[in-house]
Amino acid sequence: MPITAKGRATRQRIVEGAATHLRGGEPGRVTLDDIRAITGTSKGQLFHYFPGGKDELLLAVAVFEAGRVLDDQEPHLGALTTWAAWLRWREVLVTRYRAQGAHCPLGSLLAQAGGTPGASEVVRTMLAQWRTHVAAGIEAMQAAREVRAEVDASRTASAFIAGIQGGVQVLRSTGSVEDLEAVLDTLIDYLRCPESPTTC
Amino acid sequence: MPITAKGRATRQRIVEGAATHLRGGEPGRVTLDDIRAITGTSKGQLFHYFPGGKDELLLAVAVFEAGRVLDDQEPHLGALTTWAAWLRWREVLVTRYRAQGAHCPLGSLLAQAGGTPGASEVVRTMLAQWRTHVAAGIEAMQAAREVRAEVDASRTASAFIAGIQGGVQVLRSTGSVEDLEAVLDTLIDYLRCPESPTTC
DNA sequence: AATTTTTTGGACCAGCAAGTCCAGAAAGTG
DNA sequence: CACTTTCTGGACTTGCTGGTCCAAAAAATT
Repeated sequence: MPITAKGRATRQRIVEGAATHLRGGEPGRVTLDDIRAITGTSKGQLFHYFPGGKDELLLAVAVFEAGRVLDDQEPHLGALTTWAAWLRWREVLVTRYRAQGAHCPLGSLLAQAGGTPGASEVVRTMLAQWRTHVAAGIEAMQAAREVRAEVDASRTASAFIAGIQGGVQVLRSTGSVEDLEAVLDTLIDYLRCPESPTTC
Repeated sequence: MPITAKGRATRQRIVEGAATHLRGGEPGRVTLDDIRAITGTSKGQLFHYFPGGKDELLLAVAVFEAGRVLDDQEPHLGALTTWAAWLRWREVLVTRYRAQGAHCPLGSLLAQAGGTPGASEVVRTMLAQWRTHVAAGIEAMQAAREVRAEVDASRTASAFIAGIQGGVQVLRSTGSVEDLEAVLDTLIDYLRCPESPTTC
């Protein structure tokens, strides 16, 4: 059962249209009819390309969005080797979420597809990749003697990921990027601190 | 139109029952029928006490839960005056969320009532109170010369709040409290750092 | 051109969940 | 004890939404 080029294009159109809609709209409820209207398709097509129904469709959107999040930062994430690069990365994140406003693409996804088994799996792997990149950046800075060696790169990377997630979530409630900025700046400051904390 | 004691009790029962259910169940969809069954009430009562329907009911639950979150930590939050107190607070948070598992009470609420105008308002005020408490703790430590004076208490408090939120959200996806622990430890370490970071 | 396969459109169905309504029980009040 | 008001139960309505089905259009294949 080969899929023609036209078919592939339609499928793509559905995924991207649904993603855009999910990103911009009320996270609460997105109906198949919405998606149908936006993407200019019919019920038949929706179920033709996603026999698993809504769950399968949302999962595909989640995969698509997860890729987008990482791709967006890839240029910066891959080269966190100087303080300037870290600050640039910080700026990109803040700017992006400021523009995007109160809607974390994955947050919306997780809100609706959180129940399905695959969705959280997607989020999990994305977070893991993200953390790996940040950890590599910290290690690079340690190799350059810009960050003290006692810092646990992996754990601190986890802190960054959690901080970003939380900052974005606060943004969703308050509409302000202040918290995101605060947590990023604080963590970067932590890396820059020349001495280890006194043990208690 | 006075409300009798019995009426007040029923209303309370509805809110608490709904809260418990929301905390434990699938965050996705909670129906009025679920709530009705759990609290042993009827449709008539639900709409008698919450004329605004589901939205009003969920809002009441959100207020209730927000209060619970703060009350739970009040003993610790109110006295962050020694490192030992900070570590105890950290422990309480981690333990609580570990036990509670993958369900942030407010996360679930926000997922369903996120659209309604009042819900995010509730979350916003709760986060603000929370931040105020943490900021007061940081200032107390600064007064005791345990934290260097250059630290911006308010901003760092924001970082804590964002970090906790993010840690919990990661917990919801991955089921692991590691990230929450990492971000709390890192931020506490930051406070303990005896020297300011080198300016770039 | 004939035929097979994929793609598309939309009518239709079934179930569920929010919300309405009203009658009767319980509880205050004079 | 009469009377008013609040409280409770549950049947019923209404609208929406995911999902099914099938026939026709469009491609691909021979």
